[in-house]
Amino acid sequence: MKVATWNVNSVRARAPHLVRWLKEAAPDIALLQELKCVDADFPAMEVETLGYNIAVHGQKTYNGVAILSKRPIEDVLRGLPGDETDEQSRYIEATTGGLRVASIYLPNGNPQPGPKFEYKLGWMGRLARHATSLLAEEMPTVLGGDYNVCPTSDDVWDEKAMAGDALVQPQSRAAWRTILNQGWTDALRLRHPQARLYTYWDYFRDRFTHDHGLRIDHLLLSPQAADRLDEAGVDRTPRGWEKPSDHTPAYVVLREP
DNA sequence: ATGGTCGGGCTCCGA
Repeated sequence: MKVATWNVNSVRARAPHLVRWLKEAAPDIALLQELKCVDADFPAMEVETLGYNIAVHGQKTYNGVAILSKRPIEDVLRGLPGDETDEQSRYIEATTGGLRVASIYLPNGNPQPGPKFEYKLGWMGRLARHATSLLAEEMPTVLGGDYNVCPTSDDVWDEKAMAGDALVQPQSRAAWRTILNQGWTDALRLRHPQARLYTYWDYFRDRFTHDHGLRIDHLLLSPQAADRLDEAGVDRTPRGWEKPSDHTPAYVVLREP
C-alpha cells in the first residue's frame, strides 16, 4: 500500500503533471494540497479515468486539499476540528484501504511575528489535539501533507538564509515536536536518518538546480501504521518537469497487515 | 544579495 503526499500548487495548472505522476508512481492513496480551486473545478474526470476515487475540500484561489484512492473512500471529515470560525480549507480526513488518512496543508505563517504566525501556531495546537484523538482510535493512520515546518537544521539547505522564516522558528519546531512526541513516526526521517531529504525548492534563484531545498512535506504514522512501514522516500522527478510545482511528492509503502 | 518566480485573478496577494 503506497501512500503519497504532494503539494501541487494549483491542481488545474498541474493537471497534466498529476495524471503523468499517478500513472508513473501509481500510489494507492494520494494526498494533495494547495488545489487553489473549488470542488467543482477539480479535474475529476482525468483522475477517475485512472481508477481513483476522490474526496475534495476545495476553496477559491487559496488552499484546498484532496484525498485520491484506488479503494472506496468513507467517513470523510472536511476541515480541522476545534474552530468553527475557520474558513480555510486546509484539512481533509477519511478512511480508505483499511487506513485513516489525512491531507494537511498547514499554514505558512509568514511574515513572523504577526497574525499569520499566530494563526499557524493556533492551527498546530488544534492539529495536536485532534491527533491525540486519532491515536486513541488505534487505527493505522497516516497524516500526510505540507506541514510548512522544517523540523531540524538538517531539513534546511541554509539555516542562516532562512533564519527569519516562520518555517524554522523555535515555536514552529516545538509545536511539531509536541505532535511527534505523542507517538507519531516521521517516516521519511526514520528511513533516511542522514540524508538531505528535501521536498520543496523555491522557484527563484535556481534553487532546485543547486539543491537548495527544504524538507517541509511529511508523513506521520500512528504506531499501528509504523508497524507496517516498509520504505519511505521522496520522488524528485516531477520537480524537474516543465512548469513544475515547487514541491515534489513524498511517499511511504506500508506492508499488508 | 530584502531580490528573485510562480498561480490566481484581476492590478496585487500569497507563497
